[in-house]
Parts: sequence; C-alpha cells; structure tokens
Amino acid sequence: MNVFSTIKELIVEAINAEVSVGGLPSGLKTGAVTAELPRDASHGDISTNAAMVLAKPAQMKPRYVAEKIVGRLLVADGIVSAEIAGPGFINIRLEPSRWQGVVREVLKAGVTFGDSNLGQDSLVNVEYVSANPTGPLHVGHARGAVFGDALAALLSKAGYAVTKEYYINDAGAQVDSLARALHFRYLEALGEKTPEDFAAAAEAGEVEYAGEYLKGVAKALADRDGDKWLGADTEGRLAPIRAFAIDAMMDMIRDDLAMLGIVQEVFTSERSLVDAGRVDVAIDDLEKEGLVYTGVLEPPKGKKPDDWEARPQLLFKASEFGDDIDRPFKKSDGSWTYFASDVAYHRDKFDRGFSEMIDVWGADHGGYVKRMQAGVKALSAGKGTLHVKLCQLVRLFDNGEPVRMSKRTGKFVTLRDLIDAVGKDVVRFIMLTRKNDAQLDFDFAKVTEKSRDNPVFYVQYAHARIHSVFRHATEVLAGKDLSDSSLAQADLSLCSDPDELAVMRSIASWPRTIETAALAHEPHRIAFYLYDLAAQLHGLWNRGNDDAEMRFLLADEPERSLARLALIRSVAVVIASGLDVFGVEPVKEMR
RNA sequence: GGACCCGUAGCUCAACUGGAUAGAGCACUCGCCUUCUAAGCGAGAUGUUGCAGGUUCAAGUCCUGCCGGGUCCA
Repeated sequence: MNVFSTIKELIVEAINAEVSVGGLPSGLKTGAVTAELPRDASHGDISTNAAMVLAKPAQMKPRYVAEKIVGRLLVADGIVSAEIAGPGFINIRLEPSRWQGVVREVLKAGVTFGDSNLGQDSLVNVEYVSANPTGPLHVGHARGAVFGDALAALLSKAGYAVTKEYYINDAGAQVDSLARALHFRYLEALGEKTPEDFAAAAEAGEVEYAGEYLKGVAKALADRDGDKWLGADTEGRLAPIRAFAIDAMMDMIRDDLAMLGIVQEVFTSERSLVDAGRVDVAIDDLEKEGLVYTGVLEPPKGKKPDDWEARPQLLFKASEFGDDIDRPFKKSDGSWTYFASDVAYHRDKFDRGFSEMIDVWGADHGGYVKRMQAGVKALSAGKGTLHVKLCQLVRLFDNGEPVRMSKRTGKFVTLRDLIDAVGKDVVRFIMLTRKNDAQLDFDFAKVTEKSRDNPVFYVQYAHARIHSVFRHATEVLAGKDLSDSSLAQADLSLCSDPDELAVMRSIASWPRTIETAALAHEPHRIAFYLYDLAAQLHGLWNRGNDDAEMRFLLADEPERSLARLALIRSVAVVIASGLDVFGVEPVKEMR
C-alpha cells in the first residue's frame, strides 16, 4: 500500500463518514477521486480533486463539499494540515514521518518496491519484433524489440501475468524469395555460380536478400546436403531449402535478440497454423456468425484504377466492427490473405486464454490496425481486446549528421552494428526515452557522451555516486553495519531538510509511476522519472559542496550519516528497480 | 481521395490520461572544485500549446472543421 492510495482511502472514508451523518447526499461515486503530488510543491504534499468531482452530483458548491471533507481529514492520523485552494482543491500536508517511513519500506522491499497487484495476475500477451525471418534485425526492429520487452516487464511489475511472444511470418512470398536467394548462394558455395553472378542477378531484380549473411547459411546447407539440390527441380527443392533458411534466420534473430537481453517465451509459426487448418477453422467460425460473405469491393478512392477489376471475393464484415470497409480473406489465386492468417493467429492467442493482447508494430503498419482490431472483436465475440502500439521510426545520426542506410545493397545498419557501437544498455535506455508513437533520433555521438544531455549516463552516474559514497562510508563510519536491513533502523527523523523530504516524496511516487505507466502502456515515463530522481540526487550531493553540514557523510555525526545513507540507498534501490524494468544493468562505478 | 500518427520555448522533448501560474535539457548570462567522481550543482531569461469553434467548475489533453509534416491504402 503506497502513501497515495493510503491517503486516497482516508479521503474516501471522510466522504463516506459525511454521507452517513447526512452532511453529503448518499450514492456519490468516488471513482474519479485522485490523490496526487501537486505540480507545485508549495501546494502541499498531496492534493485531491475530491470536492470538485463530487460537487455536481451532490448539487453543492465545491468549496462547501471541500469544507466537509477537510473537517474529517484534519482529525485523521498523520495529517498535519488540509487546506482548500483555488476552485476546490484540497491540499494536504503529512507528518514528515510518513515520508520517512517510505525509506524504510524501500530498504525492506529492495527492488520489489513498486511492485503492484494492479493486474491481478490477469493474462496479457505482448507480441513484439515478429520480423520476417529473412535476415538480421536492423535498427528499426530494435526499437520495437526494446519497447515490447520493457512494456512486458512493466506490466509484469504491475501484477499482470505476461507472455512474451514472437509471430513468425514464414508462409508468405518473402520466405519463398529467401529460399531462392539461399539456393543461389548454395550454388555459389558449390562453385556452380560466382559472387558476380549473384550480384548481377540481384541488380536485375531476379533475386532478393543480397546481404552477405546467406553465405554462411549456404555453406551449412552444402555441408549437410552436399550436391543433393543441384539437379532437383524447383518444386522439389523449394520446401526443404526454405525450411532450412527459415531455421537459420530464426536462429540468427534469436541471437540478435539475446544480445539485446531479450528472450521471448513463445514463437508461433504462421505456416504451422496454415498447415494445421487453423485458418479454415477461424474463418469458418466467422462465417457461421454471418460475418463473412462474397462481395465486390469499391475501388480505392482517388487512386487511378489502372489494374483495378471489380471481382467478387471472400470478404469479412470489418465495417461492422469499426473498420472503414470490409476486408478480403482470399486473394485472387484462392489462397488466404495475410489478414486471414492474422485472424487465425489472434484467434489462437485468444483460445490460449489471452483476452488482452498487445501487438507492437512498426508505424508503417498503421493502416492495418483497425482491420485487426475489428478481427479480434469478431473472433472473440467482443471479449478480447487488441491494443496495437505503433513504434515510429528511428533516425540515426552521428554527431548531427544523418547516417545513410541502403537496403538495396544489403548494407543497412543492423542491430548488431548498433550494439557493437554503443552497447546493449545504451541502446535499450535510449530507445525508451521517447513515446512509442513519436519519432526518435539516435545520435551515436550523443548517446555515449558523458553529460547531463545524455539520460543514460546521467541516471547511471547517480547510481554510481551513491555506491561511491558507500565505499567511503566504510572508512568514515568504520565498524557500522551498512546493510539495508540495518539502515532501515536508522533514525530517519534526522533527514528533515526540504530537499531530503522532496526526494522521499519522489521515491514514494515510484509505485504510482509504475501503475500509471503500465495502464498507459508507456514505459518512457519511467525514463523521465529516473532522470528526475537522478537530478534530485545530484542536487542533494552538491548541497554538500556549499554547506559541509549537508554532506552525506559526517564523521562526528554517525547517526545523521546513517540516516542519509539510508535515504540515498533507497534512491539507489529505486533506480536499480527502474533500470531493471528497462533491462539495463545499474553500474556501481563510472569508467 | 480516404484512414492513422504527429504539431508545445530558438532546438530536442515532458506534462502523472481533464486539474491550480504549461515544465526539463541544449544553447545564452552569472556564480560554485583544498571536499563522498565539477563527467556535477545553483541562479537568470524563454510560450497566442499550428489555426478557428465547441463540450464544463476546469482543455496542451476530449469533440468538430481547417492548415502543415509523416505513414499507409485490393
């Protein structure tokens, strides 16, 4: 139970008490009542909108309602003052001991401080990356990968039972094309073709996936099968070579993800769903609901209907579920559309018990969102929810200069390049410093800079500073027990400076930050929270430069020193806990 | 033509999902190292939240219509 929910309960109790004596009308809903840190610290410790929310349903003036509530709050335990301000806010001040108690809580709970039961163990499926198995991951994938992973960790900290999943698009034309490219490289490995032949074919558009990475795979294939596929006809060799290629690509992708510290639990193959007839079943069931019909779509407006032909096809009534038009389930050749197999896939997730699904996609799939959400509504009879988080693109810079990428030559910046250049932790943190639907600039020079401008460095520095103090503390306070459990016994009433109390308030709002970030699906809020907390720590540290009394370690005041150590140790714990959600290692020393 | 996302200080971005006087960093000016890492800290200045309406006690946030940028459209 964190301070804010405790106070909110006090407020609700106060309201109910007034209701019971007839001071307020009965039947008031307190769901919209909040208890939060006011933006301006001079407004007190905690402020509530209770009076303004209740004024209308109670048919009373906000300030009148506020007076009723304030009268009750003033006699409540731990509340120093409660004042009415502005249009009807109630500003509450708490006993310092309330905040000081938070430090003890953190020291006892460790990095589990901030854990919440908000999700009540309900199942959530987070699907992310899901890159086509046709090559190594590149920068664009990195953002979705890190975002999805952090969101999963965040939800899990907020009490949801999270499954991290990857959908393998191994049934489309791309993997056939991959198989052709691998076959070419295989011929090259056997000496039947030259690299020049390959380059020429790639230039002519006859073969895709010109990156070097298939060479090793081709060699492995040749080692395993020898010249088995040399004379085989196209039909005969396609499936086995494709399977070999997909396995190799998925191994590579898993390695790439592992470098980022990402391990997903479930990998679902599109082909396996198709082969098992799951698409037929899913569409059949929709058909039974009367949601599938054969019809003719209007041509897209404003586009030249050059190759447009009005043709009857199998359609899904997406427009009944919020989409703009109905969507085709079958292509002209009679095979399922991607949408059809995606419906089957989401049906599969729903059948596995996930009524809440989160898909992390690149922004270029934005046009697909409504259709998929319509599909999920239909296949789950309205019981399933699909949230789609679109990640905008990442622009790479080096010292302000854009880094050019070319997919055509196969020389795009890979995830590996990125990690090799700046390290896993920097990649992860920086990718989370922006809202997912905002474009992100990644500057190689800036993200490794050692300055306040670089949030990774700044937060890590705060953590390292705290450990530095503890290294010195073993000398200054020789013989004292500096363990967390011992520090939890420190006399925290000795930490009563306004700046120290402000740090405690920030720490106290960590559980709330987790909950609001989880509800909003916005891990970036944690990055900003950590940055602010780091700033407070650096500020407190520097108070010691101006005023020796404010230094954390005072040789002649061991009790006060222990209290301050307890405080900054709790800051370190919260920073570590935040970085843990991000999958970033907190450092104990800057090098 | 339509759909989705974005538009906040000179620049890069926040704003606790509707709360009080819209905040940080960079850049600019000034101050702080005999000290636990100055790789840092403090102070000053910066706004018609793209434009116009609407909803209400309260709008950067929600609704409508425009303008500009991006993405997508069998």
